[in-house]
Amino acid sequence: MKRTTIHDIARELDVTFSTVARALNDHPAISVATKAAVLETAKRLNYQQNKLASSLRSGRTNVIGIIVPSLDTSFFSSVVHGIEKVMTDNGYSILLYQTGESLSQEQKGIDTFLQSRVDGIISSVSSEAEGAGFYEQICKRQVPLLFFDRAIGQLPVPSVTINDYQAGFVATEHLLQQGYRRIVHLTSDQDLTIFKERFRGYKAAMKQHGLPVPKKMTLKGRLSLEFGRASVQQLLDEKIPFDAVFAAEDYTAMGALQLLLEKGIKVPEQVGVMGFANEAFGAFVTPSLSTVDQQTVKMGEMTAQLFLKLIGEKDYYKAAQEHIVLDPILIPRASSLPK
Amino acid sequence: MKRTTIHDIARELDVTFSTVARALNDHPAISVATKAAVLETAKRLNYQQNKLASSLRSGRTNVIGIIVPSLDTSFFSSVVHGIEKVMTDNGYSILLYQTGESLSQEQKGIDTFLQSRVDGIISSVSSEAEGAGFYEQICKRQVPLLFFDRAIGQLPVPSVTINDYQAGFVATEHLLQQGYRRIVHLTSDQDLTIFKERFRGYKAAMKQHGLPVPKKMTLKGRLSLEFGRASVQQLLDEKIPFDAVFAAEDYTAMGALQLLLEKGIKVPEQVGVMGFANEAFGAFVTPSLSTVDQQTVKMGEMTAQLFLKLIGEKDYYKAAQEHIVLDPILIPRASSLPK
DNA sequence: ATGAAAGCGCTAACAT
DNA sequence: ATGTTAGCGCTTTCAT
Repeated sequence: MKRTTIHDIARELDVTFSTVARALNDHPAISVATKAAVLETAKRLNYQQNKLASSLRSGRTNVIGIIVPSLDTSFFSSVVHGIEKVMTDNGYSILLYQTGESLSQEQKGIDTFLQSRVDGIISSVSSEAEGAGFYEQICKRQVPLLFFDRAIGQLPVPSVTINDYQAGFVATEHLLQQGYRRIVHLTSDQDLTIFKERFRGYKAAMKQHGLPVPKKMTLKGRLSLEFGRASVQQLLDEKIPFDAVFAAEDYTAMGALQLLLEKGIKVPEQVGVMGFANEAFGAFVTPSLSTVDQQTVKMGEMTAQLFLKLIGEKDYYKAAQEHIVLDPILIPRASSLPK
Repeated sequence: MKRTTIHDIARELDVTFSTVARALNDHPAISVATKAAVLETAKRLNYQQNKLASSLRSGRTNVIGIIVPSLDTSFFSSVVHGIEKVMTDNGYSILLYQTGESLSQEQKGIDTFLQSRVDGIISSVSSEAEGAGFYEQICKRQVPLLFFDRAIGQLPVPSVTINDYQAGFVATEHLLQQGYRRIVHLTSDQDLTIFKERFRGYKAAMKQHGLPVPKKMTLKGRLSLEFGRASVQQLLDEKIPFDAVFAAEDYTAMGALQLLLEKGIKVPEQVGVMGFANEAFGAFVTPSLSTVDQQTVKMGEMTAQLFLKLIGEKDYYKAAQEHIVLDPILIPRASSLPK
């Protein structure tokens, strides 16, 4: 079953295919009658434009590629949700690629996107240090690129992120306000700016209150429920005194919370707990988990909007570098409110 | 900056572009020396194949389209995660489209996919009744189609689903085993088979124990925390006696659980609670929430694998209709274990 | 082992 | 207002 083309429609109506093409593209110089006839025939023959042909010829695909570490994470799936909604409303299609935090996958995804001639790439990188090389390729080819959440700083690429420094700061400041003093920080062993910034915010808040941050008060690992549990266990084993835990991610905070309760330590009375990311479960657990909201859907929407705005300019890479930084929102809940 | 094409490579090496094309496609009749030279030059000139051109000519895009109601749901994002992983490993790219449960969006997504000449469409439909029309179009065009989770029964299309009837049955049976008798069911007002099947399973289990299912024991609404709370409130207001709540979705169960606890009703001692979907929070709340796991990632992987298998056959729609039905996994937790 | 040529289905510049 | 023409960058058949 051959597919209907503009030639088939042209034959039916005894006009040339270029008239049909113009009619379908609502060209001003085509008579109303012809347009109507073409539209009717197109519908009757179930015509569907071949975007491959039109993109090949025109040089525009109206497709953008999105690269994320994994969709199996509420953060990324939520941001992608936001991006997709806005981009679709503006006539774009979305090619999706997951890297699983693997550099070789990231390279493959970029190659695929480039070969598919996407009109742009929106990415949250796996590793800022090592990924710079192939993202530079994208810039060299003048393909519009935009980072969200995780950006490569040394590249002249616009980005939408949240202020992780401020997030770390306000989270810690909140704990300090509540009277906690010996605050432990649980963070990632991944070399990513987002975690370093949260850590920096934590240290700044501590310093501002004249409090020390001994090495033993910061534990690094693969963020997870297990890591949270293991960390608290370790602190207890080593008899390191602490009265609050600020984890760079909610599951880790949850693990810490679980172990504290299991050991009979009262939260928030004896130890306060603070997470990060505002996962759904935080509001439901007992005590409810204080956290920091990252405005995921909004981040996606802003990302798409910035992209659309920049792609509208004559030269994407000549336009002023824009870096949107969203404010984190502190969500104080029972786990850090002893009063 | 014009992009490198096979003509550029050909010119460099003083061969024709068809030799280059063959070399890049690893054609057997090309000498090893030529292949090596072509590959070297391609790399040196940063050649990236133009998939638009090759797809236009060959009739294959190696792209599949995925349609889901929304990515902002752990269920769908998790399934898409599974599909993407397998399809990418097999050389496919993924076009993603969210419908927001809107039929007009669904139609638009399908049109876009058809125009993009995807090699297949994998979909979880918004509305089984009303969507049949445009999905039939896909079949007529002989474009491979596969449903997951939500399928349109009257169409000759393969599918991967879970056994929702059995899921409803085992969930209810479990509650009955625990001694609960007056079991309320909270379900969706959406006209979807998945919910009707869970409901049917619930009724079958009740019947098997010789228990009645009065109309007042089944409440329908937009599944959500609020609906769960409102439902329990309503039951209490109307003084309808019940000793367990089985909700067709976890957030709804969570709402029910919250209100019960707020009213001083002991869970699981006085009332048992059972959810559906195994959302992350269920394991963390107090009491932990019993639920049914839908094997989301596995569903995605199976979906992709079935698709790959079927697309390998000569005639997709002539192949035996295959319907994979996954078993739900009962996850009993504290909210339904009174002993 | 390589070359020549046709054409996939469009867009767009240049006629008329 | 419509027709003519020339590609976009490949794949693929038929030659040599």
